[in-house]
Amino acid sequence: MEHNSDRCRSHCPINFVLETFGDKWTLLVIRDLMFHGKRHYGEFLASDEGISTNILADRLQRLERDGIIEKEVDPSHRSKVIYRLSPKGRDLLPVLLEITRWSGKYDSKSNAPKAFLTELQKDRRRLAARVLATLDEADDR
Amino acid sequence: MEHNSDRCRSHCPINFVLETFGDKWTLLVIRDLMFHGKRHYGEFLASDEGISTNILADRLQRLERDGIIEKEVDPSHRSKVIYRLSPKGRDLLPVLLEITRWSGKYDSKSNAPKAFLTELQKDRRRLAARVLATLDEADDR
DNA sequence: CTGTATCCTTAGGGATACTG
DNA sequence: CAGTATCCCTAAGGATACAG
Repeated sequence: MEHNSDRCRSHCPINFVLETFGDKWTLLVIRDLMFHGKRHYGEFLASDEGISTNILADRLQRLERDGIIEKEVDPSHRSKVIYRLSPKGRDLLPVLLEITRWSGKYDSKSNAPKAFLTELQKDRRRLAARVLATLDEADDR
Repeated sequence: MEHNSDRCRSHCPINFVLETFGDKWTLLVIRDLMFHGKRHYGEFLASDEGISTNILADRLQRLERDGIIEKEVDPSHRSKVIYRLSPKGRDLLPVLLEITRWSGKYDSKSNAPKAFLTELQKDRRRLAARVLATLDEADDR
């Protein structure tokens, strides 16, 4: 799986993520997968920011193409699809955590749970481990 | 200085950074300030990705408005302007470092210096301290 | 050298109807 | 429920000329 194989403006690592996440929606899908336990199309659609269905479909396709998420048909209910983060996608966790830390510090209206921010500052590794454990657990079901 | 005071889609911390950096250009300016020692309009303009002058002017304004960069007229050469990161802007360093780590891992064509990536993995704090020291040094001049 | 101003094009995205 | 398909529109952005 080749990510961004062609047509990128440069080979700078910062630019690399911009080619994938440089829009207003993609990262929200990752957030929902990572922190909110969402797995189904309709759940993403229901997020606060109100993504529209065509945009969501497009982002899910791109993310799958770039190897960041994986798709699977729900074994119990057919006609339900499950999305989950690939290892490459899970490896974005430190990025999202640093973003959360920065926002928590400078956004006066942030709704991030205090406990989360405190632990983030105190013991980032432990927090990261717990988030990843949650994902593993969900996968086992 | 109030960042994103109105009109944000939600108060989620991930969404907060998207309101500021959710486009293809803003983060490149930060990168240039943080890692490439750029300080002048013309230097940003000359970056590999080829930002156009109206977009650059717009991004510089927004970043200043959001308290992420600061502007100053060059004391030696008048009619030269110096941009620098504010503390709030410098505090984005951990975010950029995690982005660099992730990209370095998954972008086969990344041009990030090997030494940088190795140190990033080995001793992130030391690396961060060095980058910040460079910024301080530049400020003293 | 540091921007503004203008013009123009395109891609991103909202709304909504529809399909398996 | 999980998407496609369409229509339409606006904002983002390229090119370029010009001004202080």
